[in-house]
Amino acid sequence: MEPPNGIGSIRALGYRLTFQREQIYHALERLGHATPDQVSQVLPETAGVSLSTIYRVLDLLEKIGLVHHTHVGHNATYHIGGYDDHVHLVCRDCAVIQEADPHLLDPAFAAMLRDYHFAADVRQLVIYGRCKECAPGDDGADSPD
Amino acid sequence: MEPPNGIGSIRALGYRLTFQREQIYHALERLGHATPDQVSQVLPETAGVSLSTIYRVLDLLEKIGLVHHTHVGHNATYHIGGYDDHVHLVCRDCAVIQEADPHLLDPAFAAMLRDYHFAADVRQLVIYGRCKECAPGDDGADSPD
DNA sequence: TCGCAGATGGGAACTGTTCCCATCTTATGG
DNA sequence: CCATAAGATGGGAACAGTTCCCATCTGCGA
Repeated sequence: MEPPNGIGSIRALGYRLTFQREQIYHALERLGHATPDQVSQVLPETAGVSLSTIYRVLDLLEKIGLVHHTHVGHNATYHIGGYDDHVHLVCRDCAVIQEADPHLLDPAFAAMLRDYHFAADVRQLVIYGRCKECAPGDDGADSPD
Repeated sequence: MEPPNGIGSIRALGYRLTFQREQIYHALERLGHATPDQVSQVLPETAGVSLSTIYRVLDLLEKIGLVHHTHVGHNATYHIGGYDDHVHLVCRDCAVIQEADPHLLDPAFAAMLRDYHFAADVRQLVIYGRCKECAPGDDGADSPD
């Protein structure tokens, strides 16, 4: 659905291709998942992209479908791609974000539509829990927070 | 697991039962789901509970398991009870929060544990989507955002 | 009733995000 | 190749939600 040039397609949509927009897009590509602040931090001095611009550009990129964002805890977290939907699994211990196949939730979402008439949107979904590395042994100890 | 007196059990845990703690707890009981700010707004003048205290008390109540919170968009949203787990269904149009049976997700969560070794925590789960009232007709029109 | 550990009020400080506007840049037409 | 105008950026002010600090106050055990 996206041309392989990613950010390049911005021109076809009537937006200008600026240095900053490229930098931000590519930074996000490298990071995978990142908050606006994290994007800011990985941009080299030479880029000199202001935070305002990062917010503005990420917003624009989302509007045109090149990126998506979800709220992880207190922060907006962006990632490339609006097409390859995935669920975010956020480890509450190490904060690492994994991506999971959204189809795992199809039955649950179907049940929600049936039982509650609620049309869930998988693209916004963030699931908190504990990843493999942070899990206690298989003795299933539970120590919430 | 909870004595029926709710906030009363705070004494047994070594915390003082203050006027403010009662007010906050009961406000949350009435509201169902509420942000600290919403709690503040429903407390009568006579209560005069400062926002600092509301944050502090909600935090305490969560620590001792009387309430739970999740992040809905940009806001921390609290609700009574750590025992009757439920999933939050947040309508992105009208912002109403429904509660759904968490067992709907058991199969999906089991699959996540199996496929990703990720132990999901249903108590933190917030699902965005569109509720019955805000849904377009059954022609399934999709207008994201 | 007294005393003190613990709780509160309220305002300062902090963080993430949005807004504003003067300045600068991209893309177009000459 | 340059001028131009619409569009984009920088940076700081403004905002909202939340945390922190400390002087003052209060619940509750002695």
